[in-house]
Amino acid sequence: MPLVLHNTLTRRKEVFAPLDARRVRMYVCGPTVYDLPHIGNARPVIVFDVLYRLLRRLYGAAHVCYARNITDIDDKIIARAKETGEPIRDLTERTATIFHEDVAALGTVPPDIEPRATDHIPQMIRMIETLIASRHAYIADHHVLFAVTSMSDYGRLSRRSRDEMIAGARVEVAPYKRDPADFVLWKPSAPDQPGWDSPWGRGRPGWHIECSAMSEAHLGETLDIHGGGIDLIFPHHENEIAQSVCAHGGRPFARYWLHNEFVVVEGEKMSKSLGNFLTIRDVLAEAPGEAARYAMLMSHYRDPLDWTADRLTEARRALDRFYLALRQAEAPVPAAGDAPQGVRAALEDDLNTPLALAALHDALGALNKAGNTAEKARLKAELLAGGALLGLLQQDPQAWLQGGGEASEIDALIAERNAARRARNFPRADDIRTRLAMRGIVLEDKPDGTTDWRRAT
RNA sequence: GGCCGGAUGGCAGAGUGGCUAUGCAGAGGACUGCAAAUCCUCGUACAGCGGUUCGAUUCCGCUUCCGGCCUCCA
Repeated sequence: MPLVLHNTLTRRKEVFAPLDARRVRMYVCGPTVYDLPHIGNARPVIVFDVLYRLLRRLYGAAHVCYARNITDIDDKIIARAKETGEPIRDLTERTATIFHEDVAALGTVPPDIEPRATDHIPQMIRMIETLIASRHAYIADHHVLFAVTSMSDYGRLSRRSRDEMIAGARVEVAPYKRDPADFVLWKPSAPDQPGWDSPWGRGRPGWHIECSAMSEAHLGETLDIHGGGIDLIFPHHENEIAQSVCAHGGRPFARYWLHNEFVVVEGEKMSKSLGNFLTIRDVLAEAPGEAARYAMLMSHYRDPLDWTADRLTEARRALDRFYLALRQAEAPVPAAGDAPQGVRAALEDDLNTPLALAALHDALGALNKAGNTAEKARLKAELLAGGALLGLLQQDPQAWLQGGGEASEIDALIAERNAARRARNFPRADDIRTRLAMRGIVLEDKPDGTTDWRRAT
């Protein structure tokens, strides 16, 4: 089965064929580091992590190059630093570190490259110079602006005509723009703002140019896949296309555009004013990162997702079941199994993760029903390989089921209870079990007389 | 106002022009000292109204409702 992906450019599923199967190139818009990453930020990180895992499986890990940028110069960053008094560099470094910790907890593989905007100012300046030279950009009032009318099919990705953009605009148009739809490539910096010397004076880049320059620097002129949240289609991705295509003599920028839908929380859009702004840290305080990841994968990436407490609990329960089966199947694991066919087929059909999870449940049922140890070993390996493709089930089952801590005390109580059971003192045995249950510990007596335990969910 | 999405059983969530996933919750059974876990069985759902069709939840149109973008935003 070929890999099929939904391309925003055509609004259709298309068979994916990379330009060069020995170097599959994917670029995803990463965070602007000025605040704690929220659950909405987690969605593209997880979704494109699954795609990255799948591409590596299909083309070989050495033949996929995934870049996810960090925007560490931006007006929001400047504003935040000014507000709190924290130096900009401290703010961006601190926030980037938190981002890395959070997404690692969500079980994501780090991208091959994580370019930072401030490390690519010369490339941005060069690209802007090229655009000016080819008359796609102009200088006005110390700004450099992209001339939207210089590009005939501007608006193709978002399917918006220039007239529509202007008609819908709710912000005042800066007087120095030749056309209301023109956007900034470079803007001047006040003395108290960060800035770099450029042919147009001391200033800083506009947001859109960063991604164009960084993707060119690391992945070349034409990408296979460009991903991001659906809200970035316009204007960010539209403008990236304009910059890159015009700077590259009309050659295409990205061949497949993938966009994930939004996350709402308990049925409402996240916003600071509503007080339902849910950070990844908030979620990690409630449940393990793997549960959050599972909860995210329960919906298809192109469908809106309602993040609720129930969803997180359901994800946890589902993982309990998987890890229970994995703990029970102590059979030795063969070196490497292949993911269940159903899991692969689902993912290859435009990353249908809910269907892939259903296929993983099928594999779970098969493992639970398996008779002999050889079959158990094979099915366990298959289940683990399927989990690996989704970034799930990779931890030690005991670690998942028992969490950290106090095992020795629980073991002592279990030993006491089993002694009571052997003596057929069931009231005493049940009393111990009840006391453990009140502490959130669930016991499971095995046929051989020993007892396993886990945390209740 | 313009442009996009979406509406599936108690909940979550796939999918399909006729054979109606999967998980959770619920009911019954097997197993167990009793449980837990596991296994077996059970629910016949696709917003409404038209149309196309031998047949539509699936295709088309309209209506209603929900959400997003058009401004920083994943």
